[in-house]
Amino acid sequence: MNQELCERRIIHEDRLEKARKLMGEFSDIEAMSDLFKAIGDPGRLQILLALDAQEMCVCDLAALLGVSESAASHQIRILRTMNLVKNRREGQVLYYRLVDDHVMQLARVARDHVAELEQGETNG
Amino acid sequence: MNQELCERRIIHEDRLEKARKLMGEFSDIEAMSDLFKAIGDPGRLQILLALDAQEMCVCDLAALLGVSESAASHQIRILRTMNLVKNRREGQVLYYRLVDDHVMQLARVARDHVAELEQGETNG
DNA sequence: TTAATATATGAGCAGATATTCATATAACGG
DNA sequence: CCGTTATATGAATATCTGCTCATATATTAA
Repeated sequence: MNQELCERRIIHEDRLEKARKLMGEFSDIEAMSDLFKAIGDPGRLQILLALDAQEMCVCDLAALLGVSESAASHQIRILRTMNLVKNRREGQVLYYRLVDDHVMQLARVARDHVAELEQGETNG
Repeated sequence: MNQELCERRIIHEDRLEKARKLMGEFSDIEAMSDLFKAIGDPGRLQILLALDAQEMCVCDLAALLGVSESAASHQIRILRTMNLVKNRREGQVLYYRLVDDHVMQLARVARDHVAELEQGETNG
């Protein structure tokens, strides 16, 4: 399973060490990539962007995405697990909202990146 | 297949409209979620973080991740497709580096989010 | 209590994704 | 030219993910 890999011909041992040291600064890479993975779905991203404006219930979000309420609920569960959204109960209705501003910070950077790429393709 | 969805009992029509309008501000949600999906893999994220410090070749990156060079190359191709990395050839070696600072901006926000969660779990 | 509403969740299936393996390309040395 | 090195890539397989469907839970109403 673990074949000989590339260790027989590492070209830049010094760069490897430097990279490994820098990994220390971002210690929990698994958690970080899990966060990105959670946002890395158009439906879930749309949910998050919608919740930035106002709190919404599962049914509203399902209608917004054009999917079943069960599907929406499953997606929301992932966002809840990743601590991106929390809810407030009012009678039978659960209102969801963003936990903090981090998601929107990420969204704005992503929007800028995408926008720059599209501009580059148009001009270049 | 497309069941009646939730349209028969939308609770907050006004919120739906408001959310739909806000979607306009983030027009290319597909492209944005594709970007997050690309970063949403521990191997690819590690590659990107490593490349922030210095340019590296495929072999170095494969050694860093502990995977085959073919696997690393496939991962890098995704990053290249998403315009996150570019390369420079020096003889037979291709040196990869980040296209811009957007990825690191995203990484820092993600790191903060994860750190706050872990602190909350420790204290709370 | 029973019924209805709003949401959550587990199982199972379909589609997406990552890795391996084999092969292709590109640059260099002889 | 041929052989070697570094990387890319297509196909096949194994794993993961998202959806649907059925069912469970929680709240309210009667």
